[in-house]
Amino acid sequence: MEIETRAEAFEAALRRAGVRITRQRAALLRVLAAAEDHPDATQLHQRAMAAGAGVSLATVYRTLSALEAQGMIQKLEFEGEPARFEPADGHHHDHMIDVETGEVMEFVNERIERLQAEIAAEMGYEIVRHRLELYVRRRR
Amino acid sequence: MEIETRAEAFEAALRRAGVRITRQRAALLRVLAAAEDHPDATQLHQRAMAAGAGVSLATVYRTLSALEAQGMIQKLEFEGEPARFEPADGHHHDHMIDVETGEVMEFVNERIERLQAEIAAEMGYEIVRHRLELYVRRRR
DNA sequence: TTGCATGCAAACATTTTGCAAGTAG
DNA sequence: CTACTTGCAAAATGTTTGCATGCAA
Repeated sequence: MEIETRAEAFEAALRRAGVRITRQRAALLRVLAAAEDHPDATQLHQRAMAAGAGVSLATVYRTLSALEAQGMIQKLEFEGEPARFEPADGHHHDHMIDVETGEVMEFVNERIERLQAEIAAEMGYEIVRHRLELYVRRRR
Repeated sequence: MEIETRAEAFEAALRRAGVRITRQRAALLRVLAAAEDHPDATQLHQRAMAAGAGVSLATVYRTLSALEAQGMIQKLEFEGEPARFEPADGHHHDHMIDVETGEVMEFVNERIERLQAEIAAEMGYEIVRHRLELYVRRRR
């Protein structure tokens, strides 16, 4: 049993799901797996191209949809920008966006999660998914 | 001192801000003030037209931008739909969306607000604005 | 070999904008 | 009067799709 890169894990998961691994998809998986930030479709396309993989933007979008459907990546839709994507690392988290620098940070808060569930429950609902974004500014 | 309708309050506020009250804007203010739901630009346009006011969709968008800039309305961007708008009633609230019916409900939770501020503060930030949406399903 | 995947360009949906004509103040 | 608004149509943006061709399994 060897160390598996995140890109390889992605591939294996896709194969298991019966999705074909094409040259383009493999390239995108590598780019996605390497992403430390939260790139949008155009950036992913550029990175794949820069890495020498010929991929069309249409395929980038189609691949992102497929990966999202498999639950392997998460689509983020922040205010006033194209959708961004991040590899789903399993544990849920929310986002904080520095409105001055555009930097995106992640955070988890169990109490907020619980409160949300309580609020929904009080009104007779259960949460399917939720979205919490804090648009912030560094304190002087 | 008389009872002032919400549309009239809107007009007065706009006038104070030095914004001209055109026939089109007055019509949109009335439509917005009367909205119990959370209509999008097209719906507002249709309602204004139905009310006999000739307004172009471009003007609807321009007016909505102006009203948002004045802080008189709030733009809501839920997942997978055009932006919706609601009159700003002064007190902040978040939204719960029934994924089955599309119904939008409002809620306020002081503890969640406080927790958000704490999280930001812990990381050295202060909150500029935030967005919290619960996508929910009715419990059987 | 065969059906899923791709590239391209065109279509799409929403929103924004340039410009000439209209109008509120 | 005159600067701000409008309507229209065109453009911009981000994303999706139809179709002929390509390729993974």
